[in-house]
Amino acid sequence: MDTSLSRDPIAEAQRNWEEHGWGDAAASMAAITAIMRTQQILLARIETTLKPFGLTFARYELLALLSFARKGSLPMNKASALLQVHPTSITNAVDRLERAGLVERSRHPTDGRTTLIELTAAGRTLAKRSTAALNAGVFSAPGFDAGDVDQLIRILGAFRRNAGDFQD
Amino acid sequence: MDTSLSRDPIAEAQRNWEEHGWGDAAASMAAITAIMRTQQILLARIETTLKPFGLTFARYELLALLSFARKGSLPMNKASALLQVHPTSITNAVDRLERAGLVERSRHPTDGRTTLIELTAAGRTLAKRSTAALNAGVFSAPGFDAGDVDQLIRILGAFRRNAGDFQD
DNA sequence: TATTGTTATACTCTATAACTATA
DNA sequence: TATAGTTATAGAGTATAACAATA
Repeated sequence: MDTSLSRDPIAEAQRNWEEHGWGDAAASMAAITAIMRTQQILLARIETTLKPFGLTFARYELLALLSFARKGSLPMNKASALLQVHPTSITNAVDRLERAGLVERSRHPTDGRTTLIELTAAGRTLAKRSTAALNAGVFSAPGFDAGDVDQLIRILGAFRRNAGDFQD
Repeated sequence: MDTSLSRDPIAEAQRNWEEHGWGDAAASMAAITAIMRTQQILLARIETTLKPFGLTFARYELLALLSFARKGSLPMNKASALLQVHPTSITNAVDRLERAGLVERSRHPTDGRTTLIELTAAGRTLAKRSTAALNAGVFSAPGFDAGDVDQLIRILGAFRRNAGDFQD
């Protein structure tokens, strides 16, 4: 399942788009397809790095989020909003993390409807170790050219703001 | 499940990374997380646009690929290589497209091992109509700032080449 | 012996709808 | 009446392993 092509299939698709009279959308199509493919490559690296820790990316993200929470705990719906995933995805992730002894649920002291999530000691340790592994194995040298990382942050930040991800 | 935050959660994560002594990896982490989120936003738009046609993005990609094939047909393994997905994913997609009457399987004339995929008339029509819908609804105005689309194509092209996606 | 494709199986994440409990 | 979370259920994509057929 690892195949290196002689030519860039996305550049070829862009040419096809132009040939078929969709020149106005061809460049965007190519950029969007490239984002899809880049995400696929990066996700595969991340999941490979996290596998020894028994974590998926979705569960790692929740663990990392909790490790930065000021109070040490976070309501479920806050986690759902910050990670931009469906509440049922949080329920699912917490179920598995709890079964693994990495997080614990507790009642909110004043609002009986909300459930708080909290890292256990084991969860805090694993968050640190897996973050170190990701930084060393993926983030510290992802393979972007010099200066491109800042460009990406700027470009995708503007896109996400336009898409309504956040104000400000 | 649509929540707009007051602040950018990725920028906040980047600050957290820096505060915890991972400054060398913080920017890349932010860029990669932004790619993940951007992909999620774009995929949701694409799937919404394709839903009326009974297509998912994976199946649309196969349909579009076939519509550009010179000979009108493509071996399964060629499709797997070009779309960079596992052979079983192609089998699965072709199964469903075939059941929907959009593609047909046939034997390769000289190599009995390989299966050719071919668009039916209905498949060719649907490929055109769904492509027009995607171009109108997603690709023609995705929400990137002027000039950023070309930057993205350049940056992600370099990344994919570095990752071994293609030579040249 | 290598390649192509299928099958069976399993595991992700995601989403909708119905429901309980609380505000 | 609205909100928070869970449950059940369904569907998607992806992957591994075993296998059949062909080269």
